[in-house]
Amino acid sequence: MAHSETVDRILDAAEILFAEKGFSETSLRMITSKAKVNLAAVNYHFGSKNALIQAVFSRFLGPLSRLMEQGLKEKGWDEDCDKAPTLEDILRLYTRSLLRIPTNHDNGVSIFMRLMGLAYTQSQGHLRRYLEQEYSRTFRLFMYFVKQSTPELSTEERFWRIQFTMGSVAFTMSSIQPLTEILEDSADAKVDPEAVVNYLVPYLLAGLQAASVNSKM
Amino acid sequence: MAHSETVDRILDAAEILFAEKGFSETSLRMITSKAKVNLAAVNYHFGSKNALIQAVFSRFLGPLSRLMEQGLKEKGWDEDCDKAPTLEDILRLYTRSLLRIPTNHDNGVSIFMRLMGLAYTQSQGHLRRYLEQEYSRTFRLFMYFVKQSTPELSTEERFWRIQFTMGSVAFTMSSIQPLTEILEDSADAKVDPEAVVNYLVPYLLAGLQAASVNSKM
DNA sequence: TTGCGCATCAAACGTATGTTTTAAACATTC
DNA sequence: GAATGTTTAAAACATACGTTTGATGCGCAA
Repeated sequence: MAHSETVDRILDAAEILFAEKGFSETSLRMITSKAKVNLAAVNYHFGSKNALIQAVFSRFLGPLSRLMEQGLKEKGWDEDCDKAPTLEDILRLYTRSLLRIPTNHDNGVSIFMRLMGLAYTQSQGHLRRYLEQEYSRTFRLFMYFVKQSTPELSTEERFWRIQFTMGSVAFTMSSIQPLTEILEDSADAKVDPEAVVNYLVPYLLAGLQAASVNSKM
Repeated sequence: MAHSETVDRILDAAEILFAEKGFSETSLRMITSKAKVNLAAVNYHFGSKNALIQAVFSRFLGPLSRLMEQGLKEKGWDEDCDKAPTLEDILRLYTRSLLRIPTNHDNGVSIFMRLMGLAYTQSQGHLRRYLEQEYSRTFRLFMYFVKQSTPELSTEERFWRIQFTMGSVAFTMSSIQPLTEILEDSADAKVDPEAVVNYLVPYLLAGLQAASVNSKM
């Protein structure tokens, strides 16, 4: 599948519709008619609908994982560096990378975040498997740093706190559009993901650093 | 739609399949064959698939909102009580109510939580509308108490923090089953929602009570 | 110009969906 | 025992889906 005008148009239309409606609720006919290409083009270029879903994610996640690893390298942070990053350092680095994903249109970032939320919640087995095997390295690095900076937590409690954290991010971002509309009480609300992230980081930080349940007694 | 054996069998099968696969991914034929009833029974008793989905939620949410409001009454907490509850009081009360929903089978609570997660993420417009109009009272009460106990937050920051909080809960609960399996690294892991909630409350509490972004400077 | 490979197109394929219909059995109540 | 409301059964409905096909057009190298 080489780079072509049609391929991009399909991906553009697909990512918007998937983010709006979900994967099962978006038909190939919706996608191709929005993209103004022939119905058969999807199966011709991608092979199947599932492969298209994966391609939509790859277009985001390739640059994103590169951004994250490059950020780590610039700071000189890795498994055995002399000056380990704080938890806030890590959260800032990862969220900032999120905000800098290159996209085609204005709402690109919130679309991507909504997609990630859907990927986790919607039980698309093939997607989950694909993401895990393709981007496990980046994720493991994050886990490693969290572990370094929260040594007082038990493995189990840390595990759950990381889940809570991912939950906040995934869920919030997946509904950032309707939520912003509720807040501003107007339909044409301009979403500013950066502002939300500024609220998000202190919240997550406090949660991750809260006194351990076990150490209480 | 009166109470009947068939109705319950349909609801039982539906809630399990919906939680497993999602709404769109579950067909009426899957449900009726699992419930061992005739295909036409769903449309006879409920009218439509969407109405069935709503009925599945009602069976949980009716008792739940009653549990919550009853808990508030027992403590004497309402809009103008003399001794206002702390944030921890509120979180404990609501999470404890969650854990006490009456269900038919062992995994009832985690099934319900998974369903709530799906309801929020999967963009089933009709469901969202139904839930908002049906259970807005209970939700507004929660919002009110959070506001009372976090007076230092701006309306906007409090709004987002509540979203983060709901995100942690919804997301974690919606994937509590696979997550527990990952943690225990065994397929027959016994899920204990109560333990997870014990980890969850301090995390949420710390996040909600974190120093405000604006007060920093 | 001829031939080849790729892209596009309309059309059809087979399957699955939610819903409706008809009929016959069953239970319960007055 | 007639009447009413439930349940089953089997079939068909119309529609939508993902996918495949075969013809057509296009650009480019031989």
